[in-house]
Amino acid sequence: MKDITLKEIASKLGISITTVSKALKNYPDVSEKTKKAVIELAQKLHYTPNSFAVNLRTRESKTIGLIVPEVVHHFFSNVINAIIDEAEKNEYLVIILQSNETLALEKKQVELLINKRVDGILMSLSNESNNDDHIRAIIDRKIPFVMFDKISKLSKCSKVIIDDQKAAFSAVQHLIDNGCRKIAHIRGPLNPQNAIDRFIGYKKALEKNNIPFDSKLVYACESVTFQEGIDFAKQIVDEHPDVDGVFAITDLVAAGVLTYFNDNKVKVPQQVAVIGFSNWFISQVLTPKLSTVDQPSHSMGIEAFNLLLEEMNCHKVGKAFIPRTIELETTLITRESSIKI
Amino acid sequence: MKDITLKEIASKLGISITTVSKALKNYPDVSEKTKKAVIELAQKLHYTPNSFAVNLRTRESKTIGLIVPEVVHHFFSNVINAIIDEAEKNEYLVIILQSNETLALEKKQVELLINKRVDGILMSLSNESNNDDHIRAIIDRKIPFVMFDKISKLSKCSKVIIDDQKAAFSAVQHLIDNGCRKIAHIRGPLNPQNAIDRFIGYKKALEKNNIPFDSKLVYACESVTFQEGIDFAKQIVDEHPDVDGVFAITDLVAAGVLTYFNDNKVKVPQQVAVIGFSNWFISQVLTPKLSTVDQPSHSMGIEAFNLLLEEMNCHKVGKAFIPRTIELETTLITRESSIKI
DNA sequence: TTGTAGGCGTTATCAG
DNA sequence: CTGATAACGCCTACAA
Repeated sequence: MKDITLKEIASKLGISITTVSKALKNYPDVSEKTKKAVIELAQKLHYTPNSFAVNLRTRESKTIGLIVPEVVHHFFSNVINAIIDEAEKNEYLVIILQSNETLALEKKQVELLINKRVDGILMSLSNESNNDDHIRAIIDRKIPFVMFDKISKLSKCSKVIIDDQKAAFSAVQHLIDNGCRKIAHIRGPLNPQNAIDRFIGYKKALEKNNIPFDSKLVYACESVTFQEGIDFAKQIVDEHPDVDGVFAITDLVAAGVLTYFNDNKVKVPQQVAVIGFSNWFISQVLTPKLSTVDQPSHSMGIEAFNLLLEEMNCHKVGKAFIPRTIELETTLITRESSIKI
Repeated sequence: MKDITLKEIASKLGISITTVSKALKNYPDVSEKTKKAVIELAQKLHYTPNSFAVNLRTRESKTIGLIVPEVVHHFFSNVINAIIDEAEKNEYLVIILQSNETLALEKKQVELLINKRVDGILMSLSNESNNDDHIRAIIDRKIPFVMFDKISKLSKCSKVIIDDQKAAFSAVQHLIDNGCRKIAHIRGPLNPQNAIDRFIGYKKALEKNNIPFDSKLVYACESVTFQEGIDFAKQIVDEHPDVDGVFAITDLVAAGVLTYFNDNKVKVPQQVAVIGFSNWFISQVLTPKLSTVDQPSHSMGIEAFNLLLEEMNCHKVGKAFIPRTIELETTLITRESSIKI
């Protein structure tokens, strides 16, 4: 079953390609009769315009690219979910790629998307990335572009973020309010902005409460995994048996911490209170249920897509677009793992 | 910064478009000198072929479509992960869509992908779908097509599956081996093949062990959610306090069951043993750790893509392709939630 | 060794 | 109201 083209419809009806095209696009200057005949035949033959040809002429593909560090990740899969649905509502399709947290892959993927000539790009940076040349390449080429969650402050593009400092501050303040005085922080890698900001939030909360900062109580993940949570929990217990609170960069790591504590009879929250970040699904099924900070993944996806859409629409008509940054609210969620009293 | 075309390079060098094209494709019949000049200028200008034009000529887009019921789902996100990576290795990009378990959306999305003229389609059916006309449309149009996990037996296409009956049988047999005699089953919806097969596996295991089947012990999920696990656990306890084992269609539901049991002092596994299905990440962090059946999501994605690739390659050269079904092995994983002895 | 011509399928312009 | 023509950018058979 070969593809139907305008040409075929035209020849079957003995009219010109032009007229067929106009009839299908409901141009006013086609007789009702012709229009009807064309539409009927087109339906009968299941005609659909060849998108390759349409792309070539219109110079747009109604497709966007999305690069995330990982797909198997509660937060990102929720963002993806929102983006796909929002894009579909607006008649865009989404090509998804994952950088696996490496700069090399991310660069390659940006190139793939640029060469593919997607209409726009959404992206959350890998742990190794900053305002590197692949990012600047997107911006220089004026390809509509929005970063979300893991962003680089220096890039001149739209962004959708949360206030990581404030959110981390509230998490640590909560531990302090529950009597913690010696709080360890399992932070993310040194490069990503959000790991830096959460760390700063942690420090600020200590400072505000006159608790001396001790760099020995800060442990840095390399890959932010469950296993690292387990390993650092052990280190914390071994090196600082008097730690009474742990703030982990994300719930997955906190889950590792809880697992180690449970398996080794460290009482949570009585002996050590634990709080995570992001409000992953697992946080509510852990024992004890994990306190955390809710990060609005779904609205982040929606906002990011809509910012991109706005920019794509400007781009199409050659209008200038001024990048914006949208900051979304987070919510402290207190559960069993941190309530000592 | 507008796009560079062959035409521009040609005019800057004062030669023909054809020669530029040939030079870039390293044709033998271009002088070394010209070739060098062309390649240098192309690099300097960051020339990349316009993929819209290439698509139109070659009639392929190096893009495939992937439809899953849900993206926020441990099993599917693992499959997606594998497919994206495998596709990228083979220079294909992946457009992802989610049916949200509805037939209507799935139909629309199939249409979108067909109109987009993707080179192939990978799909896991929604709970409402069978060998419906949208599926037949794909096959009739000879679009390379592979179904995985949630398939329809009647469709004439390649498939990648597990033996759900056998896997479910082994899970229930395991419960029986651990002393369970009154085993409830929280099954999936009535339509999907895998829910049916797991149910059959459950029945067969009972039969094999001379345990009478009681339809009142079977509860059917509508949407296969965590909350349904909680709700059915309550029902089970209320209606059949002597149930001593529960086999849930998937770990997410089993997590709900454990949560309800934990919150209501039902001892697992002593009073009721619980086993799930799929080996989600959560299964290892639940308390007690959840027994389950490992379903090879990653290799399922890889196999599915490679089957599709094979079919796409045949399709390209007009060679016939005979659909195949690949069945992957599952593994029983026993953890705390089911070991009574 | 280089270039001309035609076509992939669609759409916009302009003339009839 | 209809249609011829050109163009989007690339590729390839064929001619020079």
